[in-house]
Amino acid sequence: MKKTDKEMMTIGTLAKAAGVGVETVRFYQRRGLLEKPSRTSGFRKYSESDVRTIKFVKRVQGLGFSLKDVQDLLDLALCSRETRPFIAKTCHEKIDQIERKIADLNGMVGMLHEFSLTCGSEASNDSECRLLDCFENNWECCEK
Amino acid sequence: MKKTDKEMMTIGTLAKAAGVGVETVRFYQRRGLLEKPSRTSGFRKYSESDVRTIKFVKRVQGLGFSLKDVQDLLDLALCSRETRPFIAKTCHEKIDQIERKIADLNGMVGMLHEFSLTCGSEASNDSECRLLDCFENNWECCEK
DNA sequence: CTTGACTCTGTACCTGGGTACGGAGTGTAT
DNA sequence: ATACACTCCGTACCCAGGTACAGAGTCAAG
Repeated sequence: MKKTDKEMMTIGTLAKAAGVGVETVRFYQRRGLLEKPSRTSGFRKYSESDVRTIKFVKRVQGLGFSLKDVQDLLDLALCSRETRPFIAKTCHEKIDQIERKIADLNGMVGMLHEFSLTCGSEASNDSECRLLDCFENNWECCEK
Repeated sequence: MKKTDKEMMTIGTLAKAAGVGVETVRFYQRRGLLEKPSRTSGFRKYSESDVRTIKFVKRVQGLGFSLKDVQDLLDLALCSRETRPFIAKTCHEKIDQIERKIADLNGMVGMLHEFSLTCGSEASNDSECRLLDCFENNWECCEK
């Protein structure tokens, strides 16, 4: 059930398609983010799905997750009857984690809005609404 | 207009209050995240506001921002009549940046939800709803 | 006025996430 | 069959963000 060779690409082609360097691909393989590719005569052979994997890694990483976190997510894809309970658990943990982050980021946006309305307007004086004097109470800034 | 000495603390006390190591405080000073403290006889003297600054740094950093980003935010606090236009600009840039991030994170949560509903249920078979086969179109997973 | 905990500066080291390099093998176009 | 681009592996290096000494000075309690 393997792909035909014409659908396979070499490491350089993969790297270009995914927008990373060749060395990064090899690095991801060492880290186990990319499974060991088949080889013809010593050269690694990749398919489209490897492009998607790398793009996924880069995107999730860009959201502030570590390669370890990304690996957890990739492992979720190994879905089978036995691993399901574990997967469901991991999945919900990740969701909670992300939702906390979103809430925090929303708080930050709110604070920045407040800040730009007060400090950013001529109505304010210099000592008013300092970013730091108010962030602790869940970003509730400038005491409304 | 300085704080009285009794309100000041030494570097170890500050570190403990902020939940970081002493070396980290000195590191933040080198990086300019913490302004140079006053000294009595060679020892750094800190106030409560330094505790807040460090907690702020740690919190924002925990949301996936670099120390450079944090510094940008801290610089916003230097609000004065001349810097206001620049500050407003930076502020709105940061807001945009964060809102894009939030949107992306929301997409991810959606995908994970979908994923746990399909793969996580008995109704699915093993090849269905692979995390990677669908994230590209703005996390629109499992083609509904 | 000594002892023990704390601080000083400077430099060296660590982890995560890559990036670059050297020297050798391969694949293909002419 | 030779040139040139590409690949192999291993190792070394890079930057960010700390963390850990070493050797000297300081403060405060007893």
